[in-house]
Amino acid sequence: MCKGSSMLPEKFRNTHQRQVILEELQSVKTHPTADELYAMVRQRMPRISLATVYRNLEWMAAEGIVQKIEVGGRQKRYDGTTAEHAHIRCVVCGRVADVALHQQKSADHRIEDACGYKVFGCRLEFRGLCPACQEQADCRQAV
Amino acid sequence: MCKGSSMLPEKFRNTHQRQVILEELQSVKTHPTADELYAMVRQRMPRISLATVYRNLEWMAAEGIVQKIEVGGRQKRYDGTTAEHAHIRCVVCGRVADVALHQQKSADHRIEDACGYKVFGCRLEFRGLCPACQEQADCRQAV
DNA sequence: TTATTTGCAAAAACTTTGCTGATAA
DNA sequence: TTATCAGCAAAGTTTTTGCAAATAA
Repeated sequence: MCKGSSMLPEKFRNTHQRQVILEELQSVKTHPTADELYAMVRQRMPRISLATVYRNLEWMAAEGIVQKIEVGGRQKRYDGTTAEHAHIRCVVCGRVADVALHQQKSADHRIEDACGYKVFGCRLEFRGLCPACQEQADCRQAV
Repeated sequence: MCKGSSMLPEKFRNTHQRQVILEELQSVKTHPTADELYAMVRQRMPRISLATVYRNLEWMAAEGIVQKIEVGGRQKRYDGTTAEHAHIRCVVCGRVADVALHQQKSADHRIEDACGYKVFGCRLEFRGLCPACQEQADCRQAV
C-alpha cells in the first residue's frame, strides 16, 4: 500500500502546500504537533491555513506517507518517516527520540501466540530520562 | 510511589464520587473513555458531573491508581489496572484486549543501551485482527 | 472547623467542516 | 475544463477551570 518513498502518489494532486508540509515534516526529527508544523510551513507560505495543515497531515497519514503519533500529551504529533520504530519521551524535559525496533518480527509472533490476534504492527512509547537530564539529576521529582 | 492496591491513599479524602468512579472503572475490562465512564457512574450517582469524573481520573492516574491510555482514537481511555501490559486493538471491529508483557525488564535494558535514556516504563499498542474477525476474514480491506 | 472536593457553567484547547474561490492536470 | 484543493470562518469535540456550596476528617 505504501511505497516507502517520500514522493506523493501520482493519482492525487501534488499541490505546493502538500509538498511543503511534507518537506518540513521530513526535515526535522522532533515529531512536531500540527500547530508547530503550521508555524514552520508558514515561514515559507505565510498564507497557508491551519486547516490545510490538518487536512494534509490526515490525508498523508491515511496514505501511509507519514505517521500520526497519538501517544502521550494533549496534542497529536506527526512523524515524517514510516519505518516502524518506537519513541521515547523524557519525563523531565519532554524531548522525544526515536528507538529502532530490531526485534519486531519475533515480538509480533510472541504477541500472536499470547492473545490470538493476528498482528499487523505496533505503536510504542517509552518513558524515561534523557542523557542531559540524567546529568542534572538532583532531588527533582520526576514528572 | 504506587502501592499496587485498589484502595485510595489515606492522605486524601475518600469521597463517594471517587470511590464509585474507581469501582466502575475496575469493574470492566473495556478501557472506557471519560464519558463512557461518566455514563456508568451516573447510573449510581445521577448528580455527578463530567468534570468530577475528569478530575478524579486525572488525579488517580497521577497517583498511579489507574492508567491513562493515550493511544489511537480521538478520546483518551482509562484502564483500572496499573500492572504493566500492552493493548492490542482489532483493526476491523475496534475491540481492545490486554497483552501481558513478561519480557519488560530485558526490553527496558535493550532500549537503554540503544538510546541512552534511562527507561521508566512504556506504553504499547498493537494493531491486529482479533480471532473473531480472522474467522470472517474475506476480501474485506483492513482499516 | 476547615481545607478539600463537588457541581455547574463557562472557557479553553484542539480538530474538523462548509463554502467559495483558486488551481493542477 | 473541471474535479480537487486551499483559505477562511464557524462549529464541533474533548478537556479544563473558576467559583460558590457541600463535605470528609
